[in-house]
Amino acid sequence: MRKRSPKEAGETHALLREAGLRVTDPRVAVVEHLLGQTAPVSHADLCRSLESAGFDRATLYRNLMDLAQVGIVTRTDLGDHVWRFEMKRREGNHVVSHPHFVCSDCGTVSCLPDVAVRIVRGKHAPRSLATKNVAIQITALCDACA
Amino acid sequence: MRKRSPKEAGETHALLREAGLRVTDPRVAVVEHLLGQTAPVSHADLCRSLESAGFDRATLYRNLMDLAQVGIVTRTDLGDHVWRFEMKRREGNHVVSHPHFVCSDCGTVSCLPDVAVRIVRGKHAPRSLATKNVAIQITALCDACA
DNA sequence: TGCACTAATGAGATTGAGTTGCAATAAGGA
DNA sequence: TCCTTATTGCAACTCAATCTCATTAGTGCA
Ligand SMILES: [Mn+2]
Ligand SMILES: [Mn+2]
Ligand SMILES: [Zn+2]
Ligand SMILES: [Zn+2]
Repeated sequence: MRKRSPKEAGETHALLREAGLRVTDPRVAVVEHLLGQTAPVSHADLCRSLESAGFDRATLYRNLMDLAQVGIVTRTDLGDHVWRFEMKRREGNHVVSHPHFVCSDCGTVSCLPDVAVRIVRGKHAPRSLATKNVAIQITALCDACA
Repeated sequence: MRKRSPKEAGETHALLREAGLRVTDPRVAVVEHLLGQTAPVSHADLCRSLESAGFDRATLYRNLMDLAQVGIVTRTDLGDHVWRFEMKRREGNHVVSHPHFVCSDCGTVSCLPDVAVRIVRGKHAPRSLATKNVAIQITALCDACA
């Protein structure tokens, strides 16, 4: 695992405390790991990545759920029946989101931070689609499988 | 269950035979049920709907999988960790698809046949996003929960 | 700095949707 | 009508997700 700077450690500490969560070794490890990822990770992924630290899988599971509960991470199923977790990123004080992509053939998951989606609503579409609070999930063939 | 016309029965029969599947009571019931739905249904939904017919849940399960296998239905997870099945609809001889919607609060699932999605690709987006073979899944608040 | 309170942990047990094995049945072709 | 084998019904199994509970340890406060 990447060594973290004192500044980063302080930020993680503050993040957890502000959410009302205690600062424990497993919890810090989970947050720091998620911060280092560029795609959402599953509980199984996380257990594998932090294996050497010796945390219990139930502990990692509950930390993911707790972090999702307080809104620090998202918990989503990208269409392949696997729960995946990802840090919510902020710009200033509002959360920025991006579409997610899953290859319908090989199953590869990736974030699409540079893809914009314009939704053209029809008569019967939910009104909320006009807002920004919309999560987009795209399934298609990746370049390797196309 | 809705009574089916002789014509509809004949169409279901042909659909199955052309796919290389035998025409059995449970299988016909599954197809006819799916044809009558306006939103994708889960295996549990289907078992409940066809309860009075007394089919075994493994039989219904395998029929859903078989129908997905031969391309008569789709099998997708709309973001809530539930597999759902839906007839593929055709216009002429090509399949038409539509985005799907799940309310992030109440979990309601619905089809958005009248919503168009324009994907604006950035530098690192998969090339396949330029094609039509893309499944779109949207999560937001429904009108009732907003 | 020590104490009390309770959140969090670790190990194990439990749940249930999803899936499979197998013998009996029945659809479809000859 | 008979043969082949896809399909069914039922029970059993799998494994990720979830929970139980005794123990540990983070925090607020004296
Ligand atoms: Mn992402
Ligand atoms: Mn649909
Ligand atoms: Zn792929
Ligand atoms: Zn809703």
